[in-house]
Amino acid sequence: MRKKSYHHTDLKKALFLACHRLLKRTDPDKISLRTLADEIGVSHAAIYRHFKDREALLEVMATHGFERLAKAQKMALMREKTAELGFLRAGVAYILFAIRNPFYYKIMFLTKRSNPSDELKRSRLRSYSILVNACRNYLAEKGRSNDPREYALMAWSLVHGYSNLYLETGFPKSEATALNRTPMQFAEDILRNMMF
Amino acid sequence: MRKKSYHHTDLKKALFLACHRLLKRTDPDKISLRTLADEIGVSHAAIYRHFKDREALLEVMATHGFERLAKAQKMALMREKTAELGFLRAGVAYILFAIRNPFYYKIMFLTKRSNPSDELKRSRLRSYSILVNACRNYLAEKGRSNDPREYALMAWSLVHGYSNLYLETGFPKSEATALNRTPMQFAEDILRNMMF
DNA sequence: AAAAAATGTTGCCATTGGTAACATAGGGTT
DNA sequence: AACCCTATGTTACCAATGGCAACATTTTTT
Repeated sequence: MRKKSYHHTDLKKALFLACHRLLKRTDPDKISLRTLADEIGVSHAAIYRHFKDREALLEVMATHGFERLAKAQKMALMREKTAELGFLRAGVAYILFAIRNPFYYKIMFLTKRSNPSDELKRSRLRSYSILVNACRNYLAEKGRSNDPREYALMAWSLVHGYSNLYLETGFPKSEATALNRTPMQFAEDILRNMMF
Repeated sequence: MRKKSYHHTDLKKALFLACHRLLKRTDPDKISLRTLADEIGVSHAAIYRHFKDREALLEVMATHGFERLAKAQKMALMREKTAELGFLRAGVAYILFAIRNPFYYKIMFLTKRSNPSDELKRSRLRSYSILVNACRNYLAEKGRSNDPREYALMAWSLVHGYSNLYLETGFPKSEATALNRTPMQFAEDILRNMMF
């Protein structure tokens, strides 16, 4: 249509989408507001009408990342009959999300470490709650009396660590192939090993 | 003395030390070659006589970080009599190192993800070997037949994930206090929970 | 002592995040 | 319809940064 009107209809959303697209193949550190603006065909300063600064934009993306992750985990949980299997599949889904969306994943855990926005904190907490709940159900199903919050943090540490090691060092990948397994099979084995 | 000679005696080491000092309180992303050069009282371009670029300097720091970590783990291992306790203490030492040296830790796992130098790869591998060995001993002591490499990667994932979650989200801290424990006690509980 | 290599310095450039001043469009209010 | 006000974009600029090139000064080799 080539509106070419002075005012973009919904620049905020356009920025979000452009950033979303870029995050599929670009490290967040390498995404500049300038290239982002160019991508849309708008001046770089226009961005500041919609986001306070670079961090604010990245935070929105991080929040969206947590929502996507939560959705993936919910799907995995619901697909299975038993709490045990659901818990396992959710863990696998977590790692899968990280591996498939490395730059999203990076942005989710590396932005605004010092003072994150309330929105981001909420989305993080929602994601965590899903996990704690899954743990509670799993532990109940097994008749265990472990504290679900402690168990949840253990499970989260495990999958988060595996994901990070995979993205940062590549060890999980090389070790898995050395043991004739795919990284995801390997991850599943490790998760099973942790479970009762 | 104020030599004030044109040539610094050992600028490379001075840069290393200055960076080391800065890493105690500064995020690596925020360390600029300029401020680093100022700190020493040398022009910013001089750095390039000793390091190819910024990344090269950070890689050296990362390598040193892995050496320090490896040393801490070795100490923890040796201090204990049984392989089981040694393994546990080494895990705790890992987390302690991460929490006490957040910026070093960050630099160790976030530099040159794509193509790290051989030196860095070696130091990473050395650190990993210590862990695999500790696992082997622990598993032997327990009479278990688990693959030590798989077990090592599980343990590493756990402590790495806990460390990262601590530094990135603060959840381990808040959950620990919610359960009336210190983050390190909490970490130990989780580690014990994972072990046989 | 002369040549060569090593190491520092100054000056420059492109990129980037960010701000300010100005321009234009769109939505009420009259 | 004419008006103003505000939201939204634009251009022009700034300071900081990583990096390079050309030049300066030592130190080492021959």
